[in-house]
Amino acid sequence: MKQYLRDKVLASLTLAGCPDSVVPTFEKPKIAEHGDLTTNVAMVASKVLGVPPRKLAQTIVDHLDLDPKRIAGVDIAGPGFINFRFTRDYYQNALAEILASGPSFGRVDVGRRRKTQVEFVSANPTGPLTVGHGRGAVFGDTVSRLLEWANFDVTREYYFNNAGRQMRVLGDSVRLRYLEEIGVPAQAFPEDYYQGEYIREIAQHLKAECGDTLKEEPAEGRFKARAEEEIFENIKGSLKRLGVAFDVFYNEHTLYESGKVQAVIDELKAKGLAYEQEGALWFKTSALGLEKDKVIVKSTGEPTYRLPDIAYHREKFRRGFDLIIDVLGADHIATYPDVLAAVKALGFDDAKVKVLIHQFVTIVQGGEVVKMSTRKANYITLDQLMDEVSADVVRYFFLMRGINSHLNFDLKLAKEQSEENPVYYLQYAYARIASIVRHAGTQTEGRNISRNFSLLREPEELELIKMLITFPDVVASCASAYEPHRLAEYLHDAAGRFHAFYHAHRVVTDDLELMAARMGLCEATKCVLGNGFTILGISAPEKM
RNA sequence: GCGCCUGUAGCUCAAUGGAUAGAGCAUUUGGCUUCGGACCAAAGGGUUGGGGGUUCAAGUCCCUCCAGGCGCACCA
Repeated sequence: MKQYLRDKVLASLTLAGCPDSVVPTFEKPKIAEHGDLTTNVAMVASKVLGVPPRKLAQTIVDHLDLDPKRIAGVDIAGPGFINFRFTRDYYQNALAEILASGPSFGRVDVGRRRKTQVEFVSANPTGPLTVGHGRGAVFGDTVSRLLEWANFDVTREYYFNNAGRQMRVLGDSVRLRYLEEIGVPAQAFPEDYYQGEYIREIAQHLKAECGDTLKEEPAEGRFKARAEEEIFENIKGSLKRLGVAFDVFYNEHTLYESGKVQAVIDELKAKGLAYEQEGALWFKTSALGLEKDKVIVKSTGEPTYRLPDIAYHREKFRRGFDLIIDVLGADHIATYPDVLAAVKALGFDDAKVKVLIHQFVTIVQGGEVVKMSTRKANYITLDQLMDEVSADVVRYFFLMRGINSHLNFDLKLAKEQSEENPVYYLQYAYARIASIVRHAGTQTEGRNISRNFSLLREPEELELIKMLITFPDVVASCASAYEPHRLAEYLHDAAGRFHAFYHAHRVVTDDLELMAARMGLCEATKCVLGNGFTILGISAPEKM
């Protein structure tokens, strides 16, 4: 419909003497009285043509040649908006299209099978996932689902590092707890070691299996290996519980083994973008418009995180991704400009990299803010959160908000609030329809009643249909903007329209033709809600 | 000190530069002998942190000030 109106308005603009540079855009007005689609083109073009907006709008409307079967009316309103109203026929026909498309209604081709990678979570295996990781996990996963519905070819990837100093400290943390468990006097547990209770549990598992035979075992042997194994299992378990699955787990270490890290060093040196000073190797970011140079290889010979990050992103390009999405927490905000500068310097198009940064989740417990730190173990884990409220609630809670907002989460209230949680509002609408369908089935058994959607002419019915048919547009715009929270809001509105319809009109009545038409409307609503739930990754209950 | 994010109803948050700034919770008032009341209908509640500017049009863009969060390592 947008395309149809665009063509018509464009033709009219040309007749009015408007240059091609002006392209009309259409949007759905917020207020229903303003029609079904509106364009501001008269206001945009008025300056170019030197004609007052309302007068230009009138000229455009006068030249329009519209199909009365689809367009019921055109108005000029406010400072010069042109508002279009669709015919009832148009809506009634659209309902049939929804039912015909069924589980694929809402699939749109924005992506054209573009090869896309979404990298998210990427936590190193040093401890359980926190609520903050949960936000990134839910967001990254849902963006992936959205992009798939918009016909992008998506790979979900988790990047991790199980080497280096942090893992040595992790292994030694387990070793010290183990020595405590078997009663061997050991040094005091250092403050900057991993304090979490899970360390002691891992130590206890080792004791149960090996007794005290690991007394002389080095930290980097069984202790580290076991810690990594158990923690990764725990992380994967949390993700699975949340409905998040990855296609690729990419180990940073392979970048070293395959010489790809060294290759980056060589290339940067060859381009004169790396130099040695005070025993360290520096990346000349100042030559690329950034503030100051950064160390990429320490004087000890160890690389900083920056270097493998660059090598990793270079790999992403070499693996053929056309769109590279990095989902990061706000604490990593400073890390990506260097990486982007580097991939650009290495000859890749940095515009293909889209960095999406989500702000922190602030946990409030009993009115006090809990500072999160894996090392100090005073965090709330994702599992603890999911023990309190269901995965559906967790997902929806994170998805309701834009990622730029710092959101507060009062754990104490989480459970009580979940009783009133908006996710139930959506699921209730779905379950209610399922119930109506069950009930209606008993009334229509053995009869063959045709559906005549022209019987749907009550305001609540038409409002609901209008809502439903915009679903593909919503998917397209949410995918393009990487903003799942707008889909959550849309589904909430759609559920609201359904509840309003339900209260105003009976579906199951003695008028079998009307009943058949309303059943069609119910099924179309169920279809849109169900498809939306699939994208958000929440369940679609037939009963609650 | 520098960079990024934020400041909208009592609380938690929405609002591709568009028309009358919207939801949920909380408060108040109505609505079930019929398809699920985890629902519906309605009311109150706002100088969009302050001040300038750009624009036909600013919560949205620019400048500045105030307040909060996160960063600013030869940690990741």
